[in-house]
Amino acid sequence: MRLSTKGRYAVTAMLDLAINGKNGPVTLAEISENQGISLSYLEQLFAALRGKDLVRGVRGPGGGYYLGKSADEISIANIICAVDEWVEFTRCGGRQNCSGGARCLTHTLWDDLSTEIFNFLANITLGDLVKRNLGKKSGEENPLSIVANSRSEAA
Amino acid sequence: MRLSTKGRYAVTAMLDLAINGKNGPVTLAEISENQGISLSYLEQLFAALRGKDLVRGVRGPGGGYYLGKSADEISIANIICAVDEWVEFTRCGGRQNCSGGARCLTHTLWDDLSTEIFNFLANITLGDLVKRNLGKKSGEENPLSIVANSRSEAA
DNA sequence: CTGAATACCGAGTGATTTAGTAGGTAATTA
DNA sequence: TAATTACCTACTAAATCACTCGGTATTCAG
Repeated sequence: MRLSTKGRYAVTAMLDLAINGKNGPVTLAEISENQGISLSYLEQLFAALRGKDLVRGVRGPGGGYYLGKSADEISIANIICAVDEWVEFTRCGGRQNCSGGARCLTHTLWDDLSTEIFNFLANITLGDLVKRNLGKKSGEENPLSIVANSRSEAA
Repeated sequence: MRLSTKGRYAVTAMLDLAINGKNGPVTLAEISENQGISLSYLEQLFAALRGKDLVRGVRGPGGGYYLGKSADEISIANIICAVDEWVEFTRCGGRQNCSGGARCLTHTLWDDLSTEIFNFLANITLGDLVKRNLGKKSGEENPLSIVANSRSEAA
């Protein structure tokens, strides 16, 4: 799992799409304008997102992008994995010559943690984020309850 | 928040230190050997960790590194933030000229999500990882319960 | 049919990051 | 005194980031 600025751009763009794509497709030019991301970079990101069926493009005037599925079916992990290759970290993958077992232990620990982080992000959907925040008053105190529910529901 | 391979190296090294540093300091040479990370790269990482008081170095023969505080007081977020600069993502920080409010909304959403991810990692300590897994039988099924408890306790 | 709008595609690029090498100095112990 | 270790700075090849440029394909409006 890798969470870089590239993943952020993708998540932000997808959020923009989820919010503004309710009625009709959204052009990359609009997202570029709204989010301050260069058009060509967006094209690269959306090529990856399209490959995972997270978005669907429509050409020609009046065209743009739709979400590939319901916002409730798209998790943050889906988005990040689409644009940020999943890197396998453990070196002793499979046939390991681990010195004394200590190496394998830490690798197991990291692996468990890594899985846990992934599951965490996999349980947050675009729909969660959009719904909770649109229904929130602007001065409200506790934005972090966004995820708490979807977590306990899905876990 | 940024979760790159650099952060993984740091977390893995800290796990090694937490496990092997129970009686006496651990040298970077040992960690390098155990985890397959180059010595000089470890030095760079530990310089950052030392700057945040997450580790404490002892020079001379028989020297090495100790954890800077109890493993229960060191969160994964602490480690990652020490080596992987916290990057501020929102472009319209403070004085924003957001077009139509849509931009600010997505930025707020991302910001909330980002904070949530951070809190998640801030609630997992080195001690959690080590304790739960050392007490685990090797063939056990559910490694992901590691975090569930520490989360509900700390939240 | 023509032209514009839009997605789609690939090559290239400077800046940054990654992960590492090299070559030291400072402190401590045997 | 010599070995061991942390500590420090500079450098580097490779990868990644975020972006530019110059296209092609498809579709709609006139």
